[in-house]
Amino acid sequence: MHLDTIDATILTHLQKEGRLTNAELAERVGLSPSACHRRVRALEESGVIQSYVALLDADVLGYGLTVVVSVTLENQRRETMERFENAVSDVGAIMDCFLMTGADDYLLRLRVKDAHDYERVHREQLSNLPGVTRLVSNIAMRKVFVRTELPVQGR
Amino acid sequence: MHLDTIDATILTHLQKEGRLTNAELAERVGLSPSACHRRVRALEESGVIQSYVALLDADVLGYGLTVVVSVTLENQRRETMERFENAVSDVGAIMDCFLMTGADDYLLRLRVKDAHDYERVHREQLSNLPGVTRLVSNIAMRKVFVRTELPVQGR
DNA sequence: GTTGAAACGCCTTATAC
DNA sequence: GTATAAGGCGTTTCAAC
Repeated sequence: MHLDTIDATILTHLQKEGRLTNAELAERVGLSPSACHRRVRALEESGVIQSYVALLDADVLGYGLTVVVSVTLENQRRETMERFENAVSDVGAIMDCFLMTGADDYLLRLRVKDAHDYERVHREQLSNLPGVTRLVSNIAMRKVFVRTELPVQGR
Repeated sequence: MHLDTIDATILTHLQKEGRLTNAELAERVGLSPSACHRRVRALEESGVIQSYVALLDADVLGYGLTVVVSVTLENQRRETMERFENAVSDVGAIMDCFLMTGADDYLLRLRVKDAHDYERVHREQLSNLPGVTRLVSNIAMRKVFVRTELPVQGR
């Protein structure tokens, strides 16, 4: 993937303001609207720009609690892992899931309303996940920050 | 925060397609364009909709490796924590940072290019963070999934 | 307080240079 | 990369429920 400085500037702006008009974006990066539009479309088609989304405030919506869960499976057979991975994506509270190196098999990050809500999710959904031997929950006391932008550098 | 079913539907759509035109959105939720527009603006002003952003593909950009780092501070004095938190937000590779309950003090999630890049970030940035006694790095072998949408329910 | 309709101005998009 | 033209959209204001 070859990005020049102008591409990087475009991405930096769109990562902060995804609804920038092409005219405004063109002015900020010092390009004509049509030239800017062509670059943006190329970035979209190459997959660098995956999608445009609205970010909601989890705290305002009442999903103020983050829980990180370490998962140990009963074994590391491919079938066990596949069954687990298929089931895990159906739990809406899980924001992300990684297959880890080290002591634990998977690491989940969940968004829930409060401790009581987490107890419910744990009981109704997590404890039913197939192939799981052990779940270790770590509750976040406070979100220091969460970033969605990636650092982009062009040349 | 009172959301009815239509608000929830609007949010669900905008979380997937943040650049939907108001006309298109209105049609999908079964409202007139002006009514829909008013609701969206209210959701923006109440802070439920935080921002609109472009999501970039970390893998395409070469940031394919996720590392989760557990941090232990030398003590839990407020001053120590504040100095750490201020410094941690300057490290661009850190995607999020939580103050945790349990054995570890902070949990960081990083995006880097590869193991070599992580070694550099660790040496140049993480090991210089103030007040840190211990850093335990856990490398993700594979991203199973990452979600940005929150579950929204109206009534 | 909420909805539907119309007019204006601006943006997006495509074509040509 | 720039310039131009056509179609579409958001915005605003109005009246009606």
